[in-house]
Amino acid sequence: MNKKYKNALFTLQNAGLSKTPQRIAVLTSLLEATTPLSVRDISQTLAAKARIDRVTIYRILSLFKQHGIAREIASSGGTNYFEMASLENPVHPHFNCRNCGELSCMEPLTFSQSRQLISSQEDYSVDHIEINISGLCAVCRNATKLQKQQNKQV
Amino acid sequence: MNKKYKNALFTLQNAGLSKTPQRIAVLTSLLEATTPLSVRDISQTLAAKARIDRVTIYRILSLFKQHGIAREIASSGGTNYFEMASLENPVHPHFNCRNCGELSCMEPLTFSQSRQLISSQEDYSVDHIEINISGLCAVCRNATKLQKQQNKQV
DNA sequence: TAATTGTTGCAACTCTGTTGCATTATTGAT
DNA sequence: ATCAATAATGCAACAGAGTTGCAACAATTA
Ligand SMILES: [Mn+2]
Ligand SMILES: [Mn+2]
Ligand SMILES: [Zn+2]
Ligand SMILES: [Zn+2]
Repeated sequence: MNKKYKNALFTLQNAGLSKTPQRIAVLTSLLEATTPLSVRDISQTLAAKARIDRVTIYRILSLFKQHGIAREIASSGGTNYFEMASLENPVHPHFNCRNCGELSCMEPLTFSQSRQLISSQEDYSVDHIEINISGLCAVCRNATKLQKQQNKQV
Repeated sequence: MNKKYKNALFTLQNAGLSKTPQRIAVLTSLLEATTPLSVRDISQTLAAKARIDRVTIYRILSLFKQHGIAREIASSGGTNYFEMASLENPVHPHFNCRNCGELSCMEPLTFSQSRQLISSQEDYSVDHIEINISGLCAVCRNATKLQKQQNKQV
């Protein structure tokens, strides 16, 4: 509890972000979570302690993403989830249950390893595996390069 | 053109689905597409020929998914995309440009292979790689099993 | 033809996520 | 500690994706 709180304070300090109660609360939620959280999850978790507007949560998570503190996970349900991003918690696959909707973290294996692992466990039933890579496509990458060059010339 | 239309007819026939103009139109769109399409994409594409309600498109795509004809791809933008699913077009990674939003298909490689391929091409800039696996978690799998057993006993 | 069944279109709705703006809190200097 | 400058929050209103109920319509079958 208190340890997570201190961790939250340190993380904000380290990123040069102001330590508002809202940011500390959201960060503490992410640190305490065992699965990725949706904005709704965070909102409900924090509702007991303080009433933080969901817009604020969105803005805080967006900020955390920009600073590499948190990472966003898309789900086909339309809701996005967030989890802590760090060297100790590298990018990894997630398992999304079609029935209860739970999103859980998996070991950071490769695609084929994950598939093998999952099929070897009788308990799971895999419908679909998806790899999504995001970044800049060739066109946009070049456009950005050109812009930078032009800015230098001006 | 006509070839895609015939392919659409055959696919519906093969799945035992009635060949309505709306289903043929949506299926033809998917067959002609070079990238996964959103409901909005399909709606706009078909707007010239016929006015199909977006609810109908949702229902048709949901049906296609159930019959393994189409596959859904989640994107962090909140919009989901659809593409043909078949043995010739197996599950594969997708690249989502953060700038122009385009979603393009990648070769069906493993996670690590995709990462290597992408980093070896100067043009691309990768922000984030994500693997999402969906299906039934251990709890729901067991619950389903129990239900089936109980149904047999009744 | 008439009854049955399945499909579509429309309206209304829920939910996620975003934006503009006024209010309030944090920070850093005095 | 006080104050001004700046940053963050809350509120309201909004846009867009996706869903549901229901009536109208189309296809099938008797
Ligand atoms: Mn995770
Ligand atoms: Mn694809
Ligand atoms: Zn489950
Ligand atoms: Zn692009």
